[in-house]
Amino acid sequence: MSLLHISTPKPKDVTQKVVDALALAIHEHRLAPATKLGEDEIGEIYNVSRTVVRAALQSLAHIQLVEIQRNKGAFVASPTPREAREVFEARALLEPRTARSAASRATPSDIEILKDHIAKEHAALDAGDNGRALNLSGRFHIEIARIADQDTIGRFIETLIARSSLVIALYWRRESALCESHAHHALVQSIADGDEQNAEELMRSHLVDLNSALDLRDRPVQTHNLRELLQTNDEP
Amino acid sequence: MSLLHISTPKPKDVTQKVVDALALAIHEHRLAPATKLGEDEIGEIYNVSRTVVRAALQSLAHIQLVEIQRNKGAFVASPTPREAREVFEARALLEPRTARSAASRATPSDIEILKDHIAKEHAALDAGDNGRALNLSGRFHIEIARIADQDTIGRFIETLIARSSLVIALYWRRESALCESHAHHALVQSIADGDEQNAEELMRSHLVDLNSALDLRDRPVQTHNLRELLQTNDEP
DNA sequence: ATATACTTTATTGTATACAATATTGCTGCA
DNA sequence: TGCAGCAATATTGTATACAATAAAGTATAT
Repeated sequence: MSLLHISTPKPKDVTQKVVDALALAIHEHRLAPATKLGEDEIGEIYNVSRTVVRAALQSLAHIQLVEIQRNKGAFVASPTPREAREVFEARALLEPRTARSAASRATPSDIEILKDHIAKEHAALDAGDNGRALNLSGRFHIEIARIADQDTIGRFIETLIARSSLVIALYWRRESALCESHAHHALVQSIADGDEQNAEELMRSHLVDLNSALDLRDRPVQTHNLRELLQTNDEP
Repeated sequence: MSLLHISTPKPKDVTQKVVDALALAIHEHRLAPATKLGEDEIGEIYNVSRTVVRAALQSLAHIQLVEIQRNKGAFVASPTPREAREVFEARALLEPRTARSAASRATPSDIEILKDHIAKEHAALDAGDNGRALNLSGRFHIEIARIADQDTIGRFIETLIARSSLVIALYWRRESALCESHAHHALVQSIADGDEQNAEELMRSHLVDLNSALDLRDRPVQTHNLRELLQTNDEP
């Protein structure tokens, strides 16, 4: 038996591919909140059966990127203002600590990766590809969690950042256009310096900034939700 | 059309029933870590098709109560000492804040519910039903998150408590037999008093106590994992 | 003309059938 | 006896078929 197999040609996990594709589309705001995700439709797009589409949708539902209504189907999630607030509250609770931990553990190669992220984010912004920039910005935060080497909390942060993308799609305030590459740069610097206190504080204020760029006042609900909202929603 | 239908006889969600049944069995330590969960087997037990069993298992995999290995099947999760430590670190990060919030919001009926939980827990302990007692103890914590009215963080806590059950199954130190109803009682008191500071502090120390009752030294891995551990696990 | 009941269509929920992979047992040979 | 390779079996991954439910459309009666 050869122990020296260099690469596996096909580790194919079809479901995961569909999950990734859909998640990316949502993150990049190509799929708007409340968009219906029909099983047959998606199956045709990716040439897979409904079985795997359903598995993918359930996966996305678990991280609350989509909402599944029984006998109705799956829709891109549409966080309420309350949910939006909760998402950022949770981030404010988890991420500063994570940034601190990252500052205490980051290796030079980690710093490279972070700087690389920022560079790509800049490039995307310059190219006018806001969707990609937003996605990269989120992945920057996930990368910090990875560096912090806390898998459990890292997973939570991943889901929060995923949902943040939806929150931004719904509640981002036009006026506050300027993005966050500035804050990210300073954050990387403090992590590179191993300045735990500063990293934690910068992350905290960064999240406050992000939060204050949202307008969480109520807004009209999406079309297909109207029906549910207009009839009493008691579940006996 | 009658608007006065009193009750829906069958809102049946079969998958969720299987999820709940399996989760309960794991929580109550009837299913030990690393137990193989064959799809046909479970399907026969609950008289459902593999389709719904698979959905249920994937659901449980998402909250890391089971681990799914491709082409191998699903197994009750078996947290490593590292994962165990992370679970309690995350709880220490989230739950004190949640207890504080609960103290600021709890209504008299909330307090009743908490006291009820403690009573049931006591009863289960007296009856020698440790599994049920453990489950109730976990639900006590979940109840506090519910009172805190933070759904997002509450979900995180739910998954952490679920995994805690596995951690306890694997790493609980026999010597430290005395359980936690004492701590829970004091906690309820501070929440009832609206003493936020005290609630937060009691929760913190309660979690420290729990953590110190674990023995997180390495232990031999379960049989069916041996194969994976003895061969290099690189995934190209 | 509108509303209501019924019919038709589309979509999801579940079960089953088939394909791919892993595991197990056997046979033969050293 | 012990190991290698092949055959048989079992289990999971995926696709399809059927059932149940919801949505949409149509006709009829008031």
